[in-house]
Amino acid sequence: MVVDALPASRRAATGPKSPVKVTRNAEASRVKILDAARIEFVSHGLSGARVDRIAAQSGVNKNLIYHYFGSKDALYLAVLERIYANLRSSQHDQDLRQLAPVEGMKRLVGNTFDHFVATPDLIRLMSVENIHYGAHLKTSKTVKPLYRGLLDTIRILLKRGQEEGLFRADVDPIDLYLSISGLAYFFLSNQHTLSWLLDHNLASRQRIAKRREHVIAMVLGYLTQRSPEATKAK
Amino acid sequence: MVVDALPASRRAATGPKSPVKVTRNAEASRVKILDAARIEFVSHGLSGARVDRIAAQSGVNKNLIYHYFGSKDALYLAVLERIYANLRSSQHDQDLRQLAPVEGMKRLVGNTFDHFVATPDLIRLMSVENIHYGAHLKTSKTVKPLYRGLLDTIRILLKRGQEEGLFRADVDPIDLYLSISGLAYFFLSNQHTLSWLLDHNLASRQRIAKRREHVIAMVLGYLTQRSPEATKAK
Amino acid sequence: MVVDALPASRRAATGPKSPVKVTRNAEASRVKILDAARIEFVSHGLSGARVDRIAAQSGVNKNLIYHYFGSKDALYLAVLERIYANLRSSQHDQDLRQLAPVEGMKRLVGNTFDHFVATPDLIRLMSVENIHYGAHLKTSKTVKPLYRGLLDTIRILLKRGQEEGLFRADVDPIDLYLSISGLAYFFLSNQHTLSWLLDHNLASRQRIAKRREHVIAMVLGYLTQRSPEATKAK
Amino acid sequence: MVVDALPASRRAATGPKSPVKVTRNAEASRVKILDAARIEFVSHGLSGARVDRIAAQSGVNKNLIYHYFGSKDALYLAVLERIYANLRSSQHDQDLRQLAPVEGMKRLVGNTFDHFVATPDLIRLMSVENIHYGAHLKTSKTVKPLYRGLLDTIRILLKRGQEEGLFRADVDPIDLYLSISGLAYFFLSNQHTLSWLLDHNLASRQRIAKRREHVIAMVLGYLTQRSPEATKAK
DNA sequence: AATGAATGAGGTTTCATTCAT
DNA sequence: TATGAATGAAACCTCATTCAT
Repeated sequence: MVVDALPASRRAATGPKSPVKVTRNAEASRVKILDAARIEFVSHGLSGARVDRIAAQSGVNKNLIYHYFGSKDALYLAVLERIYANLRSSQHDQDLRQLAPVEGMKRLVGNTFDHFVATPDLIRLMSVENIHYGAHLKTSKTVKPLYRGLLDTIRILLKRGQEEGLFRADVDPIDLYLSISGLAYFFLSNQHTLSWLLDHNLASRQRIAKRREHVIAMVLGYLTQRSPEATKAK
Repeated sequence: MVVDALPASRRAATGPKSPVKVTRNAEASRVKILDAARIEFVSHGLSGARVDRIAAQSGVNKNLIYHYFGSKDALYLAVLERIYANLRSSQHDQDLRQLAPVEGMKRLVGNTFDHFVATPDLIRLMSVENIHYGAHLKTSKTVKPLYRGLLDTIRILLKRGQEEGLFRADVDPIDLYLSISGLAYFFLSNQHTLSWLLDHNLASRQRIAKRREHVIAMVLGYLTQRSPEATKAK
Repeated sequence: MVVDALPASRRAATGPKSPVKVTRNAEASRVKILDAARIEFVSHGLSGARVDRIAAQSGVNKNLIYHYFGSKDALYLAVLERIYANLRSSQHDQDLRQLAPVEGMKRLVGNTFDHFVATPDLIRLMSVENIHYGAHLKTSKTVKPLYRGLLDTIRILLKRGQEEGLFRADVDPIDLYLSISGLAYFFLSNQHTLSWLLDHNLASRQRIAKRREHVIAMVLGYLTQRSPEATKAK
Repeated sequence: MVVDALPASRRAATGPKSPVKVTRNAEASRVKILDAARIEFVSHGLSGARVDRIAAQSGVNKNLIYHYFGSKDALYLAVLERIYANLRSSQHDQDLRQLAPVEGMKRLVGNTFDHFVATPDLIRLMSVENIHYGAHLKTSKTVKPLYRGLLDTIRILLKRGQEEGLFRADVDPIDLYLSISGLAYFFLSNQHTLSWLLDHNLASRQRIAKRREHVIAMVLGYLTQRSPEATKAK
């Protein structure tokens, strides 16, 4: 295997949220395992991840991982659910619904972009999961509900913008969501190959900031266009 | 491992297993191996791929794989180089340079989208390679040169469109390229998780066609916008 | 491979295979592995040794070998270090330093001879290691220090013998050491080919005893010679 | 595997000796194979030798090796027989029989030493063969007869020296032969480990010359000793 | 709750050898 | 005589997982 190029600065402290009657220590072990597992799955994918390394990194006995999570796959799913939960919880899109449409949409695009930038693990896990045809996510019961809200916010802003004559009329909210995400996602998820292929460092702070502007401009440019006929495909 | 969800439509080509026709033809064997390897790497990623399965699928002795390619990693790189070469050779962007800017750009976006749709393996391998930080691609000597031409085509069309007053002036060609690709890529690469999360089948023919329109509309909407000030971020 | 001619008297210790008593004792497992490995490396050399056979012979799981030793080469080195340590620890040369020079030297030669005879594995491993240009031994940190003492003993006895006018004056202690060892070593290390080539069984108890006398006689004959001029080469 | 330390200057030109009706080319191929095989077996031992490398080094097709020699083991035996034949043919011991006993014996010891030094491959193959318990040599029909002559020469010189009162009476010719060989052999066969263990380079020209003197002195010192009682073991 | 010891299945790779021409 | 293509068995090593305490 060729690579092992993950930034050394990992192992964050994710706050506990243990419910009632669990030994403090047990919950701490769970969290340590999850943190190490996230790093491992993010760095090496699902098949490339090693339970041994997760045990070593988290400082717990390997058996404890099986005690708590049952299997490598189940641990992976736990990591996946956790990171998706963070995604939604930090999107704060509810607050945007009352803003002016253009401003609200700019914020929405910017927030999405920023969250992707701030959480590279999320993008990598999304890639990993799609490499596996989404098979694990589909067994999750916690993730799906989270997606309602975001689309609703998009719909609300879109509708208001259209009513006020600011946005074009033929916009599909799902396509809009996919574009908002996709414009950021590809740039980030494929930065390693793209930087090399294009001879252009896409990872620098300035380059990322520039991309942010571009994405917002593209989404808003599209939405606020007056004469859509001109841009009809073919 | 939870799943093994590769489309059933793969195995066909090589024919049944028992009366394996020994080939005695080096080039043919190489190609059979490469074909089987592509399927395997695409279906399972690099770490998840099994040389045994590649040997079985291609109908050659396992050792022949090592004889021709040296290692699993080197075989993976060969597959990667091959699919990138196909990408560029089918982009036909040279032909677009002489079209009218709007028309040429529409075609460019459409072609890119179509090639991604027609070659799902390409997108998956790109994801796989980025999961590995692009480490293998960076060792390739054949892939990088392919990328010159495409960007040049974008630059040419962009410049002409700007000179004719059709396109906005502040467009970075690299950002434009990333957007053209990203709008298609995310929709396709993440279709498995997205279809499920959004309760919306993104894999159907019609849905894909609709996405194609949207992507073209978005890129052209952005390019042809008259008053960019209105869409400046924040 | 033509032959597999290892003395049948090896297998005994570990007992029968079927009802393998799982050990649950790390140190005991290590030792069982080392014992089996020694037999294997001694019988087949480094390249010819098989990890599978070592696992079977020692009654442990193959993986445990890698868990404890890391690789076949590292296991080989561990075996090598162990047998060299035994060599020195059993040479008891410190005790000889206070004997009369002739008597001490006779004992030293005899002891060396006896240890070689008692530990045929040592000679075979020395040969194996030299076939590999001593590459493994040179990575050892434990073996080299063992060699100090023996040479010192030789130097001490030699000096006393020379001062007392018993030994000739022109003796290089390193050459003397090499001769003491070489006279026994060749006879033992090459006994298989020599017995056959000379039509003369060199492996019998009596023959070995006779050789022992000869070696002592040769070393002492050389040391105690009065007129070395007569024997100057050419 | 750790090492690959063979001197680069190999591939000697061994003169052809083809009998009658064989294509020149065929015999040349045989010789090229044997030369490459010798280097390979000498460098890596029997188990460590690779047929592929022999084919590559000799520049012939791998299959030809099997065509001519049948198997790796048979090829090894051919190499072994060839080098043993060289040993005896170059010993020229017949000429020594008529010399004065002391002088003849000095020459015999020196010749043996020189031949070992000049043919390191011989020593290594002897070691290799003994690692394998001499199993291959024992199947040879050509080697054994070669050994008659040398022992006869030793017997003749020894007897004459004893009759003239120059040599001690209790010398076993086989032990004498073993000592003459062993004093040189160990020094050379184990030079890699010994040089390192003793912190003393045994491979230099001067060191080898010094050893040669020592070996002659030791053999002659032993043979010419007047009062063997003093050196009786124990 | 937690651990050190151990395992079995299977992974990639190697290698002597044979096939077909 | 000579070769390029291909093979099967087995080599070393890895890895998720379980045992026994």
